[in-house]
Amino acid sequence: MSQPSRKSARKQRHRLVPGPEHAAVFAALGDQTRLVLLSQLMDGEHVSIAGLTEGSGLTRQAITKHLRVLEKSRIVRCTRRGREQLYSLNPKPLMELREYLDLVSRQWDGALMRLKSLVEER
Amino acid sequence: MSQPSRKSARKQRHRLVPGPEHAAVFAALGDQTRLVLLSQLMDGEHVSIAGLTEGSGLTRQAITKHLRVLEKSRIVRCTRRGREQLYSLNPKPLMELREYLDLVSRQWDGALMRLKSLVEER
DNA sequence: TTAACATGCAACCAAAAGGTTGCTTATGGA
DNA sequence: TCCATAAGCAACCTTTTGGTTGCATGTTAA
Repeated sequence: MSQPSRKSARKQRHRLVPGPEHAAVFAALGDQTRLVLLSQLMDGEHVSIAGLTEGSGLTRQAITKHLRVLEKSRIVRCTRRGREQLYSLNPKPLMELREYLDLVSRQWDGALMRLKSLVEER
Repeated sequence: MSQPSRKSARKQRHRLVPGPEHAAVFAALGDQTRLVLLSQLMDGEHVSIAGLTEGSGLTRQAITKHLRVLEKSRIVRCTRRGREQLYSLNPKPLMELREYLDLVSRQWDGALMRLKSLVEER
């Protein structure tokens, strides 16, 4: 009864929709400098731009741009205190990303059973 | 005894080193088109380039380029069968990525306790 | 009030990314 | 054998990205 043609079946099944927001967050994390910034923020609570620039070997403006990228995908927030701009982390987006990866993994648990023959590692 | 100067303390503590490979994988996932490709591969086992191109609205060559990006960061593998090139997923890199995000989360569980006052969501 | 500090803004630049077109090569099937 | 199909390669184009320099602005602290 109404069996979909084999050709389009692949596209039909409960596909997990990635969504551009996911891509945006991934992209924001897809840069070594920004990952380092995150790791700095991770144990630094609220840090100023100048503070983040310090050991980077880059210009303050470069760091600023990177921070803006992180800010645009909500990974990072900032509040102003006096003359300085303090940045801190926002867990939400990365949490969601991890959820996405979990979904992928789950999807794979199934797929991997099916493959198995060719997988052979690496 | 030997208390490190407050200034450098932030950089000292067990910082989780991101590493360029992480950035590379994140970057590879930082594109809507490629995420869609992945989702296609997720339920399609082994799919040819032409097959992946089909509903994309892009050129075969564009898709090829994207696949090469995914291939370079090991997210995807391909084997040749006759005249077609069959692509399939490689779970490893994404697994590692999830581990990384888990690390981050754990790191945060600590950091969040410390923040708490400003967090207020969003 | 003034000098030093923390940022913001804009212009500019080189390299990388995302796509396209056109042409060649290799395979499989009728 | 010959044609249609699957893919590779190269050149080219436009936009984005990662970075810089120079100058203007707001804040502190002396």
